[in-house]
Amino acid sequence: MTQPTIDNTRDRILDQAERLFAAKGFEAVSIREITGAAESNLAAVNYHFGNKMNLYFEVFRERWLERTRRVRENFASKLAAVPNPDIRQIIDAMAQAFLDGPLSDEERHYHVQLMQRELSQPSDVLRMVVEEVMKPYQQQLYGLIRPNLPSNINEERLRLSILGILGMTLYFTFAQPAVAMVMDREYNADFKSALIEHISSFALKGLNALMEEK
Amino acid sequence: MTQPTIDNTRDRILDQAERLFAAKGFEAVSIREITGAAESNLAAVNYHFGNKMNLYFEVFRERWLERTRRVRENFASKLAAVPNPDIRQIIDAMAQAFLDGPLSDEERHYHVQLMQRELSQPSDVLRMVVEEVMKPYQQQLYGLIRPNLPSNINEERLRLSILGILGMTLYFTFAQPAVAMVMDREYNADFKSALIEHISSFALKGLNALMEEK
DNA sequence: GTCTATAGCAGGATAGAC
DNA sequence: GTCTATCCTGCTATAGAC
Repeated sequence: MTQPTIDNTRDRILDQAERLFAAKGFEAVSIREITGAAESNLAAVNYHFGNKMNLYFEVFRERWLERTRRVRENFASKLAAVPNPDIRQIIDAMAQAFLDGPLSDEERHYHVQLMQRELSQPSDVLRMVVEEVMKPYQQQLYGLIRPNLPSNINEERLRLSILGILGMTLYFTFAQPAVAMVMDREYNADFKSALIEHISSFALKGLNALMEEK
Repeated sequence: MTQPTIDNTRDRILDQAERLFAAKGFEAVSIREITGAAESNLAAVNYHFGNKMNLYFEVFRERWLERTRRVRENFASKLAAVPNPDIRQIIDAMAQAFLDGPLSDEERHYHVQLMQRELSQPSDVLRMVVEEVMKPYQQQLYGLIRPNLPSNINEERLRLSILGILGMTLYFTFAQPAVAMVMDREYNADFKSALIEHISSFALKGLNALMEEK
């Protein structure tokens, strides 16, 4: 009894499309290149996804979003182990979930490259990214950190701080080649843990600053 | 007596090429689009720059680099007014030179978009950006900040801090559309000064952290 | 669901008149 | 230095056989 075979072609196309879109951007990648890398036929993209733009969209819907879910679950489970997490524990959990969590280095790289490309250009995909990921995540972090700070802090400054920390983390990931050149260091496991350590202690101090100002 | 006319066509092409490359990326822009916007002939790009790739390169050489020079001069002149600048003064001067210095909002936007596109992809242009701008600038900041810190700090952490501050600043600029959406605020002059204030105080605290850890 | 073949078009680049 | 005309390649997308 033959099971209906899982649609491998579609998956392979999504895999390769993600990799190539991340590396080169939407316009710089051709359907030929994707189907070539996926070892499928040229017409397969149009058969499975309708057109190139929709393939791009599906990369975000089916791969990118799913990945953020895994990161956030990892973050949640790290926090679940601590009853009333303080700021350091929250930041640590966040930095670790992202930089040393469920994603492979390769996945993280694709993930951030894709995000970075979208962030700078408003489109329907960006709207989805902002509404379904950035806003809820920022909201969650805000809710976690807020109780650890005095009641009279500047709320907007806290929200900016959260965004800035995410931005710095993003930057260190997408600008990897440049960072490695400037630091004159290989971007290996050692360097990565130095980064996590750095981001989390830098961010902690930055957040603490909110306590001192009025 | 007719002066040899300044080569306006070439300049107009550079202007438009920068604007379009920044907005859409290299591959997404056609020569036709550039020459159309520059109100010149289709063949002008090839006449003046040889080919499309070289036009892109010249945008960096003739426009982008020149702009970083202006920002750094602004930074230097701000610092020249202070004999022995402390960390806060250095960071303030840096944030202001970049976010509120010689560049118009439009110029800054192009500038950062172009840089961001390059940072994530190693190419000859990236090498130029790193060698001629990022390394020297990081070096200069290091030299300025270092004397304000105790002798036993972690040098690499200081260098990472400098990079991270630049990264955060970059992020707030290139991710402008997303940041505005998440913060639910218009990206106007008010917001920009809140950003400068934020980045500079956040960074100051982060740097001070270096003093406390061994 | 996979393939070939091809329509139809947009792109970079160049030749050559002016 | 500017223009028109054109070459040629490579692209997306689809029709239709299998």
